[in-house]
Amino acid sequence: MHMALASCSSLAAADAAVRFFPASMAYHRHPCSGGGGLSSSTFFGGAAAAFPQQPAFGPADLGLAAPPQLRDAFERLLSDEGVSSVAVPGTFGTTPPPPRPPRMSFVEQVVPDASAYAHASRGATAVAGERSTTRTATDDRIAFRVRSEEEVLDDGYKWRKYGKKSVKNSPNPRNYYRCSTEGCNVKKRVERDRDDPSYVVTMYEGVHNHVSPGTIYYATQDATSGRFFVAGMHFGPC
DNA sequence: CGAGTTTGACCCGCGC
DNA sequence: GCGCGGGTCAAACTCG
Repeated sequence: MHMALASCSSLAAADAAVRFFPASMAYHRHPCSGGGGLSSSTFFGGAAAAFPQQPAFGPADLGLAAPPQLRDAFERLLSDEGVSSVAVPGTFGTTPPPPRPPRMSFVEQVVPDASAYAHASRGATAVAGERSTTRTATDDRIAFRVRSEEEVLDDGYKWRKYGKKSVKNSPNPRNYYRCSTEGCNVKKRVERDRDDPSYVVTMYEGVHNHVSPGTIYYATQDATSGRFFVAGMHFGPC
């Protein structure tokens, strides 16, 4: 049983594997926008903690139930050997992926608890930014640091900037983005690291209620558990 | 002309 | 209660 969840044409499975993450968890640039870079293994734990509500497709599913080909793609992507021209045999066909720009970044820290984010931040408002919700400070929130020349990392989702603010004790402004998909309330805050401007500190808040606009996910249901897991993905043109 | 960005003003929570 | 600081709003602006 396969379900196509969104439409787009094919691309590298490696890209697919990376861009699989829901709330923008992949940190190499899509070929259409240039750049590259990836995460560490702790990344998965952080992602799982940050997206507990992911119903059928999530990092946990990928790590535990994804087919070997997909896991292999992740292994390659996560290794320090870089990600250029990753060819993943099997499920995803034989078309070689397009040349990938130089590896750009890696995640140094994944912080499910946003309170660890933004060392300059002070007080609950600074961290949570909650005015009208009753969520706890750690719900659906994840922060991490990525070395990147680009401030905004392409994660497959479409973001709309709604604010920019200079932060106390930091020479770098903080930018505020909202997922531009209608009905999706996911937000992210992006700022350069105060101590090392070559790093970008990103904090995601919320869970996307839709899949990445440029991705097809093929889901397979496990007969025993009834859970869905990712069996394959494709990407379309930008 | 529509979509996205910029930016100053405003709102709200927290600490003193 | 007041001031500070972060987060959001919304009008003006830019760009394709």
